[in-house]
Amino acid sequence: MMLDCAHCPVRDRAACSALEPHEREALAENGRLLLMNGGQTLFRAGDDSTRCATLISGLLKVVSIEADGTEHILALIHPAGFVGELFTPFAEHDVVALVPSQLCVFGRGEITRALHAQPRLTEALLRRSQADLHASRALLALSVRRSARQKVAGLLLALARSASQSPCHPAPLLDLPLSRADMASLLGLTIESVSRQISALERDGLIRRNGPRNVELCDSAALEQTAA
Amino acid sequence: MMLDCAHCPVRDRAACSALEPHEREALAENGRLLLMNGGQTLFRAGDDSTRCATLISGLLKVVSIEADGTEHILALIHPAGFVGELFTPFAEHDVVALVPSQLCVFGRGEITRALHAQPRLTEALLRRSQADLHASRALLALSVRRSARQKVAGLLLALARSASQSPCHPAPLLDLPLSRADMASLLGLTIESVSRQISALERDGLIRRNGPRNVELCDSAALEQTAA
DNA sequence: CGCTAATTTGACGTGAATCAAACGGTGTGG
DNA sequence: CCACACCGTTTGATTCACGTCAAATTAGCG
Repeated sequence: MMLDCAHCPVRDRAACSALEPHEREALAENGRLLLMNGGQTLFRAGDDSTRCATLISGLLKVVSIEADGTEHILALIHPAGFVGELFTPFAEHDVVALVPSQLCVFGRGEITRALHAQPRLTEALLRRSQADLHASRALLALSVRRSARQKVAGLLLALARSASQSPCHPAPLLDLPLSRADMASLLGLTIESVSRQISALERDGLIRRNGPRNVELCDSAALEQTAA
Repeated sequence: MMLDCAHCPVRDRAACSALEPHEREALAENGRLLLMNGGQTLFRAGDDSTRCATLISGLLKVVSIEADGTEHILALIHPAGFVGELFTPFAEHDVVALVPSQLCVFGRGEITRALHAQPRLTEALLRRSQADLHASRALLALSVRRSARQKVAGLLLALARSASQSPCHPAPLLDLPLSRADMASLLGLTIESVSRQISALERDGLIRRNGPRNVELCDSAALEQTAA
């Protein structure tokens, strides 16, 4: 499907925003719009890496599957995020849509060509890569040596912040894009532990649930404190 | 102190290796050699980020200090690695030398100028950043939902591999560059747990110790299996 | 040789995993 | 329209690995 950069919701945050309009149009000639349903797989670990993509809307997860078959979520990719290997020949991890998502897909060759033609694009991808690195380290800090309570509170806040328009204040009402299993795999807990902590947070009045996927943050200050 | 790129041990792996010799010389004019002792701090979180550096020899840690004062090691920086913020105004984390180290230090302005003058340098830093991202995700996979035994075995193997010349085969004999406290902070364990696991690995014949910092890998195959 | 800090070892408690069962929505077929 | 099966979620009982607290041992260094 054709791309329409003019109406793209991430046109001034994604990597391609670094390009001049005519350069962006030229790149867009070679890109395609991809629509995915939640649960669909974009890349599979080990596939030869022939495509890259910018996420326009929705949410992706980067998943590592261990030798024993268990899944670990290594990262969430939010709109304006970039996925795909630029330098290694094979995909390192699975990438799966968590909710219905729109992506802007390019062939690896197109990107490589554009990188050499447009140094500003390289710099923009370097910016994104550094941001991904910070996010990965933040997840590391969230996942290691914190109690289950802290992890779940921290995740709810992070999801509420990314659901909100202003990235600082968390949205007060929130549809969780992750199943309990996904939350558990992201935080390094079991499904049962996640469920118990959510129940406990509700019992203590910090949140309220309308159905398992919808959460209301009653006391986000107390949540912040719990997550710390 | 002056730089001597011709004899630099990382001259063909560090980011500056992407430059033509005369470009590299030009950059080297503005760089300085910095010698650090183990324990010395290069950057402190919150400092305004005025410098960047390539590690020539030694080992650095990237440390996050939590609200409660506890330390988490978020990354190890090996020779040829690059540290310093390129885009954010302040340092995100502390960076500390674990062992005596040599660095090649540049002012932030120098680097920014070089990035714009030399697109190949930007691409090289993008490569490094992606490598750091993979390393961070690998640490995440190592740190989350693995037993203390698996974490310690995995760390010993990783250290043995980076001590070895060939990055695949671990060195059979190894001086640990990390204290027990550093290992614990990297793996999200306590000092006591790390110590117990090392003792257990020795009891089971997988390793042998000559002093607390020197380890011999007796059965690296079994170690691999333990780490998996 | 003695001091100090790092490491090791031991005893004990606790928080999350495990095992197991009940509950609740959702879609299907009767 | 209701009965039923299925999947995700919740709740409960029990276990166990790791954290905590405390003490002994060793290493490094003046």
